[in-house]
Amino acid sequence: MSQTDTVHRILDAAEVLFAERGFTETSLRTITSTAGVNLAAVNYHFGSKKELIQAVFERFLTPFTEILNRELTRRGAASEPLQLDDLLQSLYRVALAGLASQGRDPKRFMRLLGLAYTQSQGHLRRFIVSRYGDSYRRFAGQLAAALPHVDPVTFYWRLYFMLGATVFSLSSFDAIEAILREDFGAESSLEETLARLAPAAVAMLTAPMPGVGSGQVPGASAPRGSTGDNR
Amino acid sequence: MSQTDTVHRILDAAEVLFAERGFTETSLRTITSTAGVNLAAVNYHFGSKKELIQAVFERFLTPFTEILNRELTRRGAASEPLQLDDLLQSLYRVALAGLASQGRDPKRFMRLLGLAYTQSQGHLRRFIVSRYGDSYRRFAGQLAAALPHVDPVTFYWRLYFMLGATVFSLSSFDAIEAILREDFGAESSLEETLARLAPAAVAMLTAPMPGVGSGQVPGASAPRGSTGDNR
DNA sequence: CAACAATTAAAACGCTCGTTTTACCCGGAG
DNA sequence: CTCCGGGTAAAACGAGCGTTTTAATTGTTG
Repeated sequence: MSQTDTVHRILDAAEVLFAERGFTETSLRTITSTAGVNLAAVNYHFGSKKELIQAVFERFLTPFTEILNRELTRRGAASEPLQLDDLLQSLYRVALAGLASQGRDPKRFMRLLGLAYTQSQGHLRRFIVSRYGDSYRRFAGQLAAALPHVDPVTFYWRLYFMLGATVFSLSSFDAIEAILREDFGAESSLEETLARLAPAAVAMLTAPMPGVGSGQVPGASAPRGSTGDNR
Repeated sequence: MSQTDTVHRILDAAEVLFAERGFTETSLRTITSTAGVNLAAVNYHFGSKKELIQAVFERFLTPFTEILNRELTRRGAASEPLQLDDLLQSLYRVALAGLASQGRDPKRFMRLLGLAYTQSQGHLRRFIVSRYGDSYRRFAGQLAAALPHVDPVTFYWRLYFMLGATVFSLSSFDAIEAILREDFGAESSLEETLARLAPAAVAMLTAPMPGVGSGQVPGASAPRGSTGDNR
């Protein structure tokens, strides 16, 4: 009861339905009837559908970036020997487990993130960039600092490759998992998949440089105290 | 004029608009007015909006898979020493250049492919799988054969990582390129990006295995007569 | 030229959408 | 008790959607 209840019910229903069908394909009527509240409640509490979409993302992204920032700070202070593989995997795990511990499904989060990229909702992109752009840049900067021998342009392209691999595969996790289970009878947990994804991402970030003869300096791509030699 | 003209004008307009805004966000009225044809022409020539969407993809995917199949056959017959990096990059280049030579913008194609994955158009997914599933499986099989030491489940996850990196980054090519140009003043062509993407994908496919101690056998990931030693 | 089928044009239909309006409920302050 | 304001409920609004129907216009063929 009370205000909070209606707001939460709407957010919960919207989160699930958006992740399943996308934004434009999910009507406010479907959301409110799923949530068991009146149609007008969305406009009353959130103002508009756009603002509801943003609220759904805010509920995911705010704790996510907080956890991420905390972890980055912790690692920065410890100044441990850079182990890119371990760094990435623990980031994945900490951030997603943090979400899960607050009752937010990490797979659904990734699915929504994938939608945010591809469903050209201009307002959503602007909202996310303005609100969480700093966290993103901090993460990217820290990663770049761990790869000093990769030139900036190559690094950023690889960062996008990595984001693509992550968002794409995790946002379709259930579908991919179902296929693999049918074909090989092997079940994959999200944790397992992250354990596969992290070394793959590292390998991509530290791959030998493209272009004519200018391969990177041998040994430079594997940071001292190296993670995996991606031979 | 004549039938073909109207059909082509509709396809051209739909292709551009779908790539820009997505499927549900693009109305038939926008398409037909952009194409300069009557609204009813879509239903007359294509039957429905769904079938128009499929027709747009067919015009891309049929030549694309034909070129891909031809290239796979050629390489299979030549039985050259497996050079994964070279294989992938030439596949990328041949397939996309082949499209370009037929007047179909490769970037737009990638953008549409990205949309097909994320905009849950059930009919479209079914259409693509039933029509082009064989080509996809052939490509995946050939790639898997080149990586005998990677267990099947890991291979397929990495294949999805690779597809994610490819589709995601190429479908947002213009946006990413604009950012990098602003930040570093460096222009990136599609060709250049493919030259960056191929080695990154290979590094991901051949990365050391996850899990406890069971890294792959050293040297095994780099096929004999190897491409670049991705040290 | 006449007749016919294919195509285009214009208008309307029925439906769903996001949003707004209006009325109603109900708990706490004066 | 009265009043009042935050919240809910129900209904309606106007716009846009995909599709269909009905007419007009072509172009081709006998």
